[in-house]
Amino acid sequence: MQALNIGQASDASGVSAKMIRHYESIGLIPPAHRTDSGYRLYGESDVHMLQFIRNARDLGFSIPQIGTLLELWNDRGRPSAEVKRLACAHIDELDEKIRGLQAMKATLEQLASHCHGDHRPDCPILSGLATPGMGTRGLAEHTCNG
Amino acid sequence: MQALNIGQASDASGVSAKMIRHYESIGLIPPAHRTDSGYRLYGESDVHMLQFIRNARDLGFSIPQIGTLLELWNDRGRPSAEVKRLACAHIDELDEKIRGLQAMKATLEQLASHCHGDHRPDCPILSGLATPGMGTRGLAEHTCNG
DNA sequence: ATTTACCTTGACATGATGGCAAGGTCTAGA
DNA sequence: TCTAGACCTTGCCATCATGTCAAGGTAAAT
Repeated sequence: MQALNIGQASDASGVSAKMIRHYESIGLIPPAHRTDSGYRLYGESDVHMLQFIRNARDLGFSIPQIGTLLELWNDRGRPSAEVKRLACAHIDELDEKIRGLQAMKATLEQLASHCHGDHRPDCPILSGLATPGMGTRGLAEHTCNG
Repeated sequence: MQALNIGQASDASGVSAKMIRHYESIGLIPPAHRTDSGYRLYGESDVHMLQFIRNARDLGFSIPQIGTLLELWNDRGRPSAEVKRLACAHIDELDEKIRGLQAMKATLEQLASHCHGDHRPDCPILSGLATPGMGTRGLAEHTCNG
């Protein structure tokens, strides 16, 4: 029951077979054991590690960051502060991305709020896009959805 | 004064020379006129178009979307509603990305909030990452920054 | 004439992932 | 035992927007 091939490990972990091979090739995970015929074999702890990776990816960690997390995970004596620092740094990264997207959205909403959006060709959105430097400005209510 | 080479057009528009060539190669912009020796030449309206593209990129529009916007921009008779629809659809896309990132952030904050973050090795963040399915859940106050 | 700054094309890299192709393997059924 | 189908292997190409680097041609200033 505990020797899975790559497809089964993929199903069990939620990481595609393709990506499992990829992670192995870039050294994120150690080379899998093989059958005589070359098939990769995975045990319980391997699947556990793949789930870990899957979760970290879902939370937006990059591969290098996950590499560090895996090291920490495998290092039973590490101080938890180190992990927390990494997590908090990532939270800050996420926050920065969020703010960037929110700024984009706000600018676009401002443009949209000035566009009557009917059959007439006059359109402040296009005019705004044609205005030099209109990519990092603006704030207003919009008129798309509630 | 109105025939710029690619470097000048780049400076004037804020689009790198590399990307100007790229946009030409993928057909986003028409092929530039050339000097006898093969240098690309750009006029005022070309620079204007490049600025338009630059703004749209800054607002997170994809190249195909920008292609559509350029068509609309060049179509003096189009109804503004069409532009507005595109813009609003993009706002929705941005919103979805924002929500995704916020969900990641919330989960991570929850994990971090349970981690004492000191010298001890016990760490709920790593335990959480090792938990199957912990990539799309969670909500709590965090302990990183105010 | 030489230097310097710019242009040309083309190839390769990123990061994470998908797809395809050609070939080997395992398993179940006839 | 043979075979079909599902699965595995490796390896290459594609995405998306952008950067870098290289080899070579050109323009302008010294």
